[in-house]
Amino acid sequence: MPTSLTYVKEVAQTGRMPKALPVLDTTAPVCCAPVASAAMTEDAAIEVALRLKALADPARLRLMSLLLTRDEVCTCDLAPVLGLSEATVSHHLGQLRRAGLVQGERRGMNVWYRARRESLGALVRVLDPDCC
Amino acid sequence: MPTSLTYVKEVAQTGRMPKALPVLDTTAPVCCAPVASAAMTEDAAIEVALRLKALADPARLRLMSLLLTRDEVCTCDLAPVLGLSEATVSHHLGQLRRAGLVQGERRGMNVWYRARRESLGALVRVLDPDCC
DNA sequence: CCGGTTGTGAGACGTATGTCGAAGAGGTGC
DNA sequence: GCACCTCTTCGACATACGTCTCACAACCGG
Repeated sequence: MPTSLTYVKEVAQTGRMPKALPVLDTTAPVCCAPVASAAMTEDAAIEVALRLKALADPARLRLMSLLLTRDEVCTCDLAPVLGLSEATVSHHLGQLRRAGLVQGERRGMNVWYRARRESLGALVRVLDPDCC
Repeated sequence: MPTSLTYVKEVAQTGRMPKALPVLDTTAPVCCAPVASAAMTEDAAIEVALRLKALADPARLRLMSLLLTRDEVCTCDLAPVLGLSEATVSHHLGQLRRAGLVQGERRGMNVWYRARRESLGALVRVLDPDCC
């Protein structure tokens, strides 16, 4: 995952965090040692933080919850439930999609989203203090 | 947890999220139904999101990881490891402390921090898609 | 009491985030 | 082709966040 390295380098050079979300592929389930197993490296931390940021918002948590309980949901149904504009919901779904936590598929005029349980599961396993 | 309700009300009235972190006690381990068990309510989502936000930062993940692996660490040792100023590390530890994920105890001139595994465990259980 | 050390708080600064309305892209059906 | 519907992208705006420096609080050793 080369982009991660350039990000780390940028941090080292400027001494600051640049943009919050470095542009790197986070669609695959996170894969690194559990947080409690050993001191985390900088880029492992970034890998996990990117996915956590995607989840750390009430609207997105509710979206994930809806998708997890309902198997497949059309975007148009979500905005009313959350009380947000369609644009905002689309924005949140995009965040979740880029984090690999959901996937959407266009069928006709609608886009159907479903949760990627394995991605959420991988994230949870990394964070579990009792795992490994 | 009364503050949570006022927050929800404010959201309902203004139609917007106010400050990202409503002032409410998050030091106790999160306690709500698993995200996959049923559609999450607004304030359950806020409860979880507050704790996730506290975790969703590379520096804080590394701090948690260090504390989880080393049982007890003095603040002064952390800044060099993370390559951040002491003030910044203190800021991050404060975030984690307010989220109930760590606890600090002053002994002499130093403050010793330790991870609260049960809080992280509770958070992980809520998020686990395979739980319940 | 006073200098020295460690940790937190306050203020400032640049950037990211969440939200919306409006415009565009993708698709249907006539 | 054209009107229409659904979803995403764009631009703008207010606010939150991460970082620093500097100042203060807590504590020790004389």
